[in-house]
Amino acid sequence: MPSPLEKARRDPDSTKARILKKARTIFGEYGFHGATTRMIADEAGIDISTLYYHWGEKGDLYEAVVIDISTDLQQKLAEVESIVRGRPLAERMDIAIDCMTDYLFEHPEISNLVLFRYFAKTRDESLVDFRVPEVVSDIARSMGLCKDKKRVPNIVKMHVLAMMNAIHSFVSGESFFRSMLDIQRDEYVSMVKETLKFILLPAFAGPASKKGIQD
Amino acid sequence: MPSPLEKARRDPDSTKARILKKARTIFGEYGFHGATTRMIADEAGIDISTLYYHWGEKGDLYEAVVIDISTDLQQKLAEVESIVRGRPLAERMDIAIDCMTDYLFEHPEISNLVLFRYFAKTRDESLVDFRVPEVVSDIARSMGLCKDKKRVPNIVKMHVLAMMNAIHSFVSGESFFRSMLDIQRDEYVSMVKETLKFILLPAFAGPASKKGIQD
DNA sequence: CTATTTTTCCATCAAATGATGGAAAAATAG
DNA sequence: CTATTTTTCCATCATTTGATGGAAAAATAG
Repeated sequence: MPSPLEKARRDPDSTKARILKKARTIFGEYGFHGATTRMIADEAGIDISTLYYHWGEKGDLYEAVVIDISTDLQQKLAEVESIVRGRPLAERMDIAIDCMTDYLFEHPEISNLVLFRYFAKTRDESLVDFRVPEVVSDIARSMGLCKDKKRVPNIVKMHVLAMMNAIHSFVSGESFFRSMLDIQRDEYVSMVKETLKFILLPAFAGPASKKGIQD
Repeated sequence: MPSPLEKARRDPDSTKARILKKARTIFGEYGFHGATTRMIADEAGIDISTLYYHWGEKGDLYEAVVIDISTDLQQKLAEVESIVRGRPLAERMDIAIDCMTDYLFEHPEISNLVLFRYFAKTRDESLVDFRVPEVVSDIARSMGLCKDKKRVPNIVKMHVLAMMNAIHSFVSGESFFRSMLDIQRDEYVSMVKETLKFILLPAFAGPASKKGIQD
């Protein structure tokens, strides 16, 4: 039998799916403790008990949200990989930065929730797996930073984490940073891309870098 | 008359200061909503009403914490600047990365709280200033990325934000990332430094960079 | 030592929040 | 159409959590 999450992903117009969608943004904005089930129910335009009927307790809903965004992220990464496959490294990174930045700015709750899970403790610690290790290895391989997905050296994992953190930080910090820079959203987005390339391309695809596979 | 925060900073052994110290770590770990006044009071070994006696309502304590870490951070930056002043850019960055990384790993609640303020909404929005703009401009000038502290171009601010985010992310994400890499703390710290230099030095101090002042 | 002020804690409150039972309503099956 | 299942909502509960009053204790002043 399908899990509640599978049902919701299968039928995006269902009430279940609508609750999940709102839960993503509310949990993303306020974190686990900052978000209340009432806020989510209100946003979804339903009674709070309907939320509990569909998703069980708050922690279960949160878990579903985490798995949901994790799945989306993996799908997007696979999509990007199929686009950049075969191209030279500098081009791969250039395209990947553009794609992932656009995607995450369209779904900022993904970056928010990823960062929340990295950094914030939860009073009741029920750790969802989150599949970060796989994601990191996937990126390492598709960016051609290592030969074998199975054996990614730690330093390469760190490089991938640095890239991911850089994007997530700029996406999640948008309101804070933009008010500081006093610019519009689209200008901010293109400035983020520019900055990411300024920082990342010289290190990974610049003239002094190894420009390819290492393990 | 001195504010509660000034009193606490003046007398680090006082109960007031002890509460503030615990509040830093608890707010840093759990965020504003995840932290409870009872958790902080318990950690400080005092009754909850003593906490309220010294600091007033929860939001006021949080505000004090934010200003406290912001002050510490500015002091540390000034200290680092005095160390690197006059040296060539690559050396400046190398030393600054080492110093700031060590410092923030000693006080990870600073990185945690900075990121929380960047990313997380608070149900009651009482924004503390946080002095990020000044900090960014200070760093831009002390790293020699611009001539005039007063007129820092937006793209330079973005570069500084990218650097700061990179360090804070690795510090705050320690437990998550370290369990992924399966390494000890000291190895993680040195790997963070290595990675930061790998990413940042080519962009800012590499052969292709402008190696100096721009405005 | 005595009076005053400051500090601490116990008991308690009010509001917010997670959660549920059960009736009504809507959808589905036959 | 009727019976059954699924879904929704109202009312309500128990716990957590922010917050306070007031008495006791400790520190300070005179």
